[in-house]
Amino acid sequence: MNLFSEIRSLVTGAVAAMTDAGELPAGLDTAAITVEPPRDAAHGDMATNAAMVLAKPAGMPPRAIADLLAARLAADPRIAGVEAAGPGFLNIRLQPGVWQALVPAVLGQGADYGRSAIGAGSKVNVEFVSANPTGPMHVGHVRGAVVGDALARLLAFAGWDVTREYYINDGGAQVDVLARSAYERYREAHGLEPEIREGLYPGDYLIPVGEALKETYGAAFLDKPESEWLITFRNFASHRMMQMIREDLASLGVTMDVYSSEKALYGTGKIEEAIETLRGMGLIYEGVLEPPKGKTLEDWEPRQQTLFRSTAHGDDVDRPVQKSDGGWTYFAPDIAYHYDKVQRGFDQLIDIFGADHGGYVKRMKAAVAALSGGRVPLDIKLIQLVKLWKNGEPFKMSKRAGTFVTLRDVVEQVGADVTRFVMLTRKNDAALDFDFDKVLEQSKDNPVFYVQYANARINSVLRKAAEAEVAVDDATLAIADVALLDHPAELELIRKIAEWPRLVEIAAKGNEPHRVAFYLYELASDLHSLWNRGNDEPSLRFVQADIGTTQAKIALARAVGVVISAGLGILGVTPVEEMR
RNA sequence: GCACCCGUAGCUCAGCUGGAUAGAGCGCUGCCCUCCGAAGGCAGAGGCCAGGGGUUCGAAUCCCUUCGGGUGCGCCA
Repeated sequence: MNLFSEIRSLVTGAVAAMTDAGELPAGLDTAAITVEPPRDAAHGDMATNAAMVLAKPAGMPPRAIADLLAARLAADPRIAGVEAAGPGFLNIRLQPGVWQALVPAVLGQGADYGRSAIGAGSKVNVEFVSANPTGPMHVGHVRGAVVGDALARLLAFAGWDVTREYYINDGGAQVDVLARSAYERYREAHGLEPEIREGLYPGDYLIPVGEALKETYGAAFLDKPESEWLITFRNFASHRMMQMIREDLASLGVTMDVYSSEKALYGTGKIEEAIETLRGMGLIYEGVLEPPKGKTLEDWEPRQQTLFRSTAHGDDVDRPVQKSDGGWTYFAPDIAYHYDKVQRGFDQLIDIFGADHGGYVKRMKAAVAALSGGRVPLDIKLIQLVKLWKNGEPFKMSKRAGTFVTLRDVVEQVGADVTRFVMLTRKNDAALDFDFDKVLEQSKDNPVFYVQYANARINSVLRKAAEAEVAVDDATLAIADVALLDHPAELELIRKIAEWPRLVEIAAKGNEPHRVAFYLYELASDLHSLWNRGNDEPSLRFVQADIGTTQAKIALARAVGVVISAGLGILGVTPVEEMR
């Protein structure tokens, strides 16, 4: 039920009929034809660029095509009027009944209204968070977690087969640091003085890990050389950290489908296989990199390394995959991991990275392009910083000062719903201000509140009607006489509802969940506007003396509520029934 | 030095992948509560879309370039 795509079909159908009738040459490409809501309401309900798009390939002036097309469109019973305007736009007005019929259609589809099939069941993997398993999640991770999860929900709603995945960076040196840090806490649990040297993780969250180690291994590793306990402690501690991270994510409402381990790639031949595959393509070679110009690197010396020819796929320089000691660089397991995702049959990969990893994008895309033979697109979303504010002042985080804000802190202070919504009020590549006070403010400039308030008002009016003994269940509302919804303000609200399926498709195609949040704000605004017009024009109030009229108006309100719930669902936010 | 992201109203930001006279919130000015929730709504002022070229029927959007801000740049992930 997407009115815009329905009318677009009408337009392309009319173009085909014109071709058959010899009014247009055969073989025209209609892909670029759009049907959109016009920016200016004076331009009707919908506008199409068909005549302008076809003018050049058809070798005809746009206005000539527009006039012919207008005549054909006007014959459709859904169309109230068509006129050519501007450089060749066709402005289309629909019969009010077409708009009104949308209300029962929305109520009939309920939560499925707006669901799309454009994903066509295509398999997409969304990798996000992927924080090192060395400590609790902090605010820096929250935005990536929310954006990734909302994107996954959005894509699923638009017809993709979505897998949410977390890549555990448990293969590098930082998990050894974790193990040594945990060892000190283990000693502490035995009553010894811990030596938290520079470079170890000082956080209190390792104290219970130390105690758990004592419980499990007793005193067996006290005063033993590192070589005897490192692997054991590393596994134990990183496992515990991942448990904590899963709980953190769960408190935000985020659940992963797959956790992949970097460590698990070692020793299985996976890395070797990926590199050999690239070598078979002639993309691996031994060479020496030039030092970066304009940047002074002390102790730079030319070094023979094993390099990936990423420049063959758009990168700026080739990248090393092996260290001079023969070990893999961090890039090598990442290549293997993405190769694994390709081999698991995904049609599309999405990575959510912090903006500080921007320099990594080209090489990763190059690797995926090479290993998938160009078949699997990789989209990398960079998440910009979140700036924290408190009491109108920037809130600076410091590990040492103990003002380190964890995901838990945020969720406990403002709640998961508010956190999630606010994190989606900017596009991913723009920095975002998060003010602990403002996000809880109950006012119009707080979009979370504003949208929830709209939903609460809808529920309020439903309760009101029910108290007046008016049946307002969806089945009854769906057969209300919607022809009574003939006021321009009501039709305008319906038009906004009609945009929802279109918005879902646009947002999903661009991997841009923030669009949903902005749309919801606009929809809420339109509802508030209509609501308040009831102050001056009593005939616009939702509850009327006449039951039939009341049901028609409440059907409209309810349809808005359906869309708000669906939209909030994509954001992972629970709609509220009532403001307190 | 190179690469990527960003530059839109006084401030914070949208702008439907190239469409018509560029939008919203805050702030400012003026209105609206015997009225379903005023925790709101309506109206007004405010713009060289950083600057300059180009592509075409048409550019905030695509390309080139300059300026300004951020991020990153070989054995750390």
